[in-house]
Formats: sequence, structure tokens, C-alpha cells
Amino acid sequence: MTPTLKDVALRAGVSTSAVSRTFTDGASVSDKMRKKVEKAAAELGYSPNFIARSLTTRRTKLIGLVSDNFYNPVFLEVFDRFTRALQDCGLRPLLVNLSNETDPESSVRMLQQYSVDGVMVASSTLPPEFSKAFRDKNIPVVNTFGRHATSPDVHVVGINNVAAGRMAARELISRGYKSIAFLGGPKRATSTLDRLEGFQAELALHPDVTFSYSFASAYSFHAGRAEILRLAEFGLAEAYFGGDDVLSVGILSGLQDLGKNVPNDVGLIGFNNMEMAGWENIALTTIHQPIAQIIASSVELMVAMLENPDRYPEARLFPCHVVERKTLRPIQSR
Amino acid sequence: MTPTLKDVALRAGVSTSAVSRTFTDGASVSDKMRKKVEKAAAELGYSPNFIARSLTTRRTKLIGLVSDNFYNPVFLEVFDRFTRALQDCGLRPLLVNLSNETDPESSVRMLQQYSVDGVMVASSTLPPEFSKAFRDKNIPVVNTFGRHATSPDVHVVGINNVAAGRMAARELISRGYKSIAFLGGPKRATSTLDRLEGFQAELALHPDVTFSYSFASAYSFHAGRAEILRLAEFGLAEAYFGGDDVLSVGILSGLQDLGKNVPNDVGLIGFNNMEMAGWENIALTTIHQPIAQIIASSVELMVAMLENPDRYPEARLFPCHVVERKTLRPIQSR
DNA sequence: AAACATGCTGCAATCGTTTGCAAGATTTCA
DNA sequence: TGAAATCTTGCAAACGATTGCAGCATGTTT
Repeated sequence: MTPTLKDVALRAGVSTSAVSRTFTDGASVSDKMRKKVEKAAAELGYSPNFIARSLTTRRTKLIGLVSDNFYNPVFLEVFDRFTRALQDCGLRPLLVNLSNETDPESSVRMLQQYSVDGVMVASSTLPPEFSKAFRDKNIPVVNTFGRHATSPDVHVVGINNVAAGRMAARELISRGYKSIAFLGGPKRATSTLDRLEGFQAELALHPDVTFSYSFASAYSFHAGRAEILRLAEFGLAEAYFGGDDVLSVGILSGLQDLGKNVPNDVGLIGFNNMEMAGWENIALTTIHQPIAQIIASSVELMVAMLENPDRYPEARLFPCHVVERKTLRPIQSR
Repeated sequence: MTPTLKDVALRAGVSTSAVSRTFTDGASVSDKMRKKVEKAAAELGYSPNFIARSLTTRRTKLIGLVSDNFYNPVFLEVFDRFTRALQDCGLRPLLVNLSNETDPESSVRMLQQYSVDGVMVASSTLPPEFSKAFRDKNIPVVNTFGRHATSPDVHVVGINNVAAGRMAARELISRGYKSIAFLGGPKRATSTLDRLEGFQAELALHPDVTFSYSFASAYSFHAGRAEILRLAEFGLAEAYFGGDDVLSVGILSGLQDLGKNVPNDVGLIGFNNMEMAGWENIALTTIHQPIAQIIASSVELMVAMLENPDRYPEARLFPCHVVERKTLRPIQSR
């Protein structure tokens, strides 16, 4: 059906090697030959079959892109940037949805069966062992949004969640709130735990502020809303650090229904700076996670590893910063 | 590095064919042989290489998933459902981001070079010619969210946008609004044009209501907000049909800033029923597009085509329905 | 003009599988 | 028990490309 190398060779009256060489750059072919082959190829509408080529070159240019988080708005940006960046390097993302029921084990085998050149694990909730499984099979892997501390044998690029937690605490304190709480995502997420650790550590430096914490059942609007409503029955804190932005918008919504004035009765700071946080009718003050840099760096690291698979594992951490909107009262000059 | 068929054959002391056959279902192998091979395979940690296999079977089980819309919240659901559904059929999505600059032409060649078994075009804005390009190369294609009228030679599954427009108009009229406007997405999107057509046609049946329309510069929050603010300088209509939900939330935000009471001063109905429309602090009345069904049907159609590529093209259209929230006043009993 | 380096080209083996064919092994049935 | 039917198995040729090697033209140097 579609023309092959042989067809082109036949029509151009040359060997298949000659055709192959005009389509692989860096190969030595004379101008005359190249012209002849290109003409025949154009007439036939030929272009090389990557799959067949990969058999000998041992490079498919396929990159597994696995994620277990398809419902957080920031992942729109994540997918967009990943696919663009990969495409720009001539790589192609093979998307894997690691939802609840699909077992990780089978994903790594599948990716291996497709001979992917590497895999990007985009998740802050997948355990480090998952990424390691690739490493063990000699497949280059980078864990984007991963936790850096526990997995020294795999590349991770993301943020320092402990530092981010401290940043949130410092921010809340600077606004003069005296009773401060952490309302995190599900307890099993290491990102949540790390942020809590930093948050708590910073707060410990201020004996005059009281601290409490709880966890929502998921990183979702309704989980956040339900949790703040539940908390209200026992009395609210003066300010909250929400586990992420969608959780925080849920908290915000609950607070509004409770008749609270945000930020004067209750302050709120989110995390991620998803697009909707900037919508004027939400206006959530939040901590920005530099997604663009994280992803650019991730694929940069990946291409580096494709050239040198034995690269010593490193952690690339980017600083966050708070973006001020309307859910925190002004800084208090003491 | 990773074991091959030959390694297994050697270790089991049988021919490569035998090994191959125990890994392709429907092939004839004795129990004894199967046992022997499976043992050797397990010891070596062997699993067949899909890429090499595809060379002879002519099936990669790779499906191109191309989209040009990575920033609309409904696409979170779209990607999740597509990847899940494809995975469940043993197919693997090769994601293609057709953003502004990347030219469509090269995408179809690339997908062809990877020998994809089929392509799903998930977009309401890509021109029908794009999908046709695959058809022309004998690659099965289904255009999800496509327009059905103009492309009879390609499978499309989605909704009837003209009917959806009528539905919006009927809804607004039933609430007693007398001055009604359409505030669409960018004019070049056929989905917008179709909805406008239906909307306008239905309104034409009611000479007592006045009609006007305009277009935002994009399907985005800020475009919607900017447009309603601009419109306000000339006087607003009583009710608006927003091009989609994120546009509508922008309109809603603008209306709130203008001091308008929604739904009493101004009514608003959106389109899509994205997740955020249901958030209590937004509560946008909108028209639900049955994404789950559309996608399930799309991949169902795709697998049918993989079995019979000459399937006669069809359009699969699903009905929408309005989901009532808080941006439209109650039905007026006249 | 001889000697040598350099650039192109084709042959044939290879990458990891599948599969048609024929032969050998086993079962079925009378 | 023997012939016919049915299963299994291995051989070898694909699938669509790349690439080391050797040979043949060139071009350069002396």
C-alpha cells in the first residue's frame, strides 16, 4: 500500500542502501544520487517507516508519558507543555492513564514492549518505586512533580514542598493571623505531607499563633467544601492553607456560604496558581508552582539522558512564589 | 539487553516459531510445549516486542489522538476518558498537540510514519480537510466533536450544534426574557456558527423578542469578560447564551462587576457543563454535552473500523440537555 | 604518471517478530 | 491394527528499514 524503501530504490534504479542513506542525516551520498532518490521518493510519496527503522537503530523516539491525575486543572497546562516540548525535540508522547484500577506493573511492561526511549512520570502521588521500576529495566525515567528526598536513584524535577509549606506559613503570619490551620489533600499524598511539615515547622517558630490541621478526602472542590463545613461546627481558624487550588476554591465557597468575609473574617491561601485562581470572581491568593520551568527542565533532562543513559541521578527543584489576590488581608505592619 | 525470542527459544531448546506461537493467541501449541516455553520466558523475564511484531502483523495498536484544544477544562475529562477507553481495548494513544504553529500536514505524515492503526481527531475547530487527509491515506479516522454536515466522508461523533442552539433559545424564551443575545466564541469555529444558526432560527419564531449577537476573541474567561464589559457600554440584553462555559463564567464575572443581579437583571446560559459550572460559587445554568457517551461511541467506532476499514462513514449525534442551576430565573407561566 | 587518500555505492547481514508450508507426531475411527 | 484425519513443530522467508565492509571512482600529492 504505502511505498517502501524498495519501491523507491527500484524506481530510482539504485540500491536500497542509497535510499536509506539519503533519508538518514549524516550519511554519505553524492548530490547526484540524492537528487535522483528524492525525485523518486517524491513521486511515490515515500517517507521512512519509523517503526521499522527503530528495529536497527534501537530508538523509537517514543516517550511514555504517564500520569494518574487527569482531573486537576493544572494538568491542562502540563499536558500542553509536555506534548509541545517533546514534539519540539522530535519525540512522541505515548500517553498512559494510570487510573485507580490499572496496575502499575503492567504499565511498565507495556511501555517496555513498545520500546519507548524513555518515560516521564508526571505525578506527585505515584510512589517512587514506580519510577524505579523503569530505571531497573534500563529505561531512562524522570519523575516530574516527584518527591526528591526518598528516591535518590531516579531523576526528579519539581519543587521543594517543605519549603513551600514554610512559605505559606510565613505569608499567613505576616498578615497577622493568630490562629492558623492546614487543610490538606488526602493524607497518603507525600506532597501534602511535606507541605504540612514545612508549614508546621515554620509555625513552631511563633509560639503566639495556634496551629491545627486536617485533611480533605481528595484534591477536589467538594472535598474542600465539605471539610470546611464540617470544621465550622467546631469553630474555624483565622486563616487556612489549602492543599491545592481546587481544594481551596471549595473552601472559599464553603466560607462564603457560612457568611464569612474573606479575607477579613477568615484568610485563605491556595497552592498551584491554576488558571481559575486568577478569575476575577474567585481571586484566590495562592502559591505559584513554576510549571513551565519544571516541564521544560524535565524534557531537557530526558534528552540529556537519551544521550547518556548512565547520567548520575539528580533532583532539580524550582522556587515557588506567592501571587497576591484577594483572599488574604494586607500585610500587618506591627 | 532485554531478552528476545531467540534467547527464550535457546533456553527452552525449541524453535523460535514455538516461542512466538505461545505468545500469540489462537496459535496451535501443545500444553507441554507451552509450559516449557513459559518457564524459560519467565526465567528470562521475556515479553514480546510489539514494535517488531507489528512489522509482520501490520498492526501497531497505536492510535493517534490529536487535539488542538489543551486549555478547555472539559478536555481533562476528554483525555481521561479517551485514554481509559483505548487502553481497555488494548490500544495505545499517541498524543499529538496541534497547537497554533505546528502544521497539520506534518502531523499526518508523522502519524503515518509511526504506522498508527487509526486516528482520533478530538476537536470542534479543526477543519474537516484535516481528518480527510487520513482517510485519503487509508488510515481509519473518527472526528470526535466534529461537524457532521460538511464532511460526509469521515466518521464524526458529537452533537448537533444547531439543535443545541435551538435548545438554548427555547430555554431563554421559557424564562420570559424578551431581549436575548448570543455571545459566541471566535467566529471561525464552526461549532459557534452552528449554534448561532439554531439559536437565531428558534428566536425567529418569536417576533416579540429582540435578538443580537457578537463574538468573543477566544473561548476563554477573559475574552468573555472583556466582551460583556464592552457590550455594557451600549446597553445589555436581558439574557445571554454564552459560547461555552469558560466564556460564560467570564461573562458572569463581568456582570457581577457591573453590579447586575444574575439571573434577575440578566440571565445567562452556558454550554458544555464543565466541572466548574457546578461549583456552588459559580452555579452556572448550562447545556450538558454528553462527553462520556460521545467518547465511548468514538472508540467503539474506531475498533469497528479497525476490523472493517471500509465501513461506510456515519455521523453519530447525541442529544444535549440543560442542567438548571442559578443563572436563569424560573420558568414563567404566562 | 604513479601512489595514495577520499568519497560513494552496493552487497549482504541484521534488528525481533510472524507465518505458510511440509513433515513428523498423535489421535480417531472402523 | 491400520489408514485417515488432526495436531504440533521447525524451516525459512518475509516485514521495512540500517550499516559494516569491500570495491570502485574520483581527486590530490609528489
